[in-house]
Amino acid sequence: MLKISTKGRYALRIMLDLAKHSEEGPVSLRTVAKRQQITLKYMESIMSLLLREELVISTRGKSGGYKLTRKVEDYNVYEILHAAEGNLAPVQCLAVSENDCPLHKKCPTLPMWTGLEKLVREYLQGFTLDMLNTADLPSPNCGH
Amino acid sequence: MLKISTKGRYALRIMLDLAKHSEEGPVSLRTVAKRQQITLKYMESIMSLLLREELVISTRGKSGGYKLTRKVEDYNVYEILHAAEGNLAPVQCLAVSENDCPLHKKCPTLPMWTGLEKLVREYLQGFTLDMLNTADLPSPNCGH
DNA sequence: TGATTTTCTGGTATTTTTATAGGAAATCTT
DNA sequence: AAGATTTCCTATAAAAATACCAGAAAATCA
Repeated sequence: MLKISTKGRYALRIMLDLAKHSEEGPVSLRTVAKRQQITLKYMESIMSLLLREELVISTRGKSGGYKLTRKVEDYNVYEILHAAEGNLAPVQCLAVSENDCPLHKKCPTLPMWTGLEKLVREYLQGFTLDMLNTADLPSPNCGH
Repeated sequence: MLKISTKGRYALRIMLDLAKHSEEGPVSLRTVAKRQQITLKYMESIMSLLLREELVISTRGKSGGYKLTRKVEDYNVYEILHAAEGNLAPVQCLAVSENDCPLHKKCPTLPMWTGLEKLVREYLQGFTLDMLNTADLPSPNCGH
């Protein structure tokens, strides 16, 4: 139903938290979990997705944790949600790499969906992490 | 994941089919089901949603069926999807009638979600049934 | 009266989402 | 070297959403 799942919303909150606290060394998930009220185990599974896309870098062991790989102004919301949730296309046949729908050339709604995907993508790409963090949320926040 | 469910896509296809064929009297679901390759029973449950919002009108009995209540140019895609899928807000706290999130005034992402909802809504409101039908799809179509 | 079609109730199967559990591997600190 | 901490990996379970089916009642027309 055009919903963002918790996985995506949590990923965004985690990234915002890291952006706030990762200047002086890696941040452990345990401290993020406390601030954000997300269970440690669920966060771990989300981190693997962010790690795979190289949005964060990790160091194991004591006093280890996660750090951002770029400057906060170089992340946009779209790529974070995309990393966490996979493809954001509103209908399936936009998501597949090769358009295997045999009737896509005559499909009356395809241009509409294509336009919607573009609209959403470009809108979310317009928000960077530091833009959001200037709003200065109290942690933990409401779940967005 | 920002997906439109089959319920919404089917509702749109059904409305497009009705728009095409309902000039000369009511259209039975059986004929729509044949053309659109959707099971009769699933369509019935979708029709009850469209009926509740008075997007269509029904007549029972022999040679009964469904008809549009308005002219084709007076339907937009948003209201059809909304009727079929319920609220299209990307995050839950936009969907509730009264904003019960205690921190919504300090939530750093809320304005972004509000803007996204508005963007999507206005985009989909810009498409009317007759705009889509001029593309003249072969029925059944690909599933969009 | 009989045929057809919507409508209603309720149920089931499948998939996706969300979350948890346990332990292995790596790294730091002492 | 030992212990503590933290990421990482695999598996599983609970919950919710989605998709679909069955059967019968009600309405309508011929």
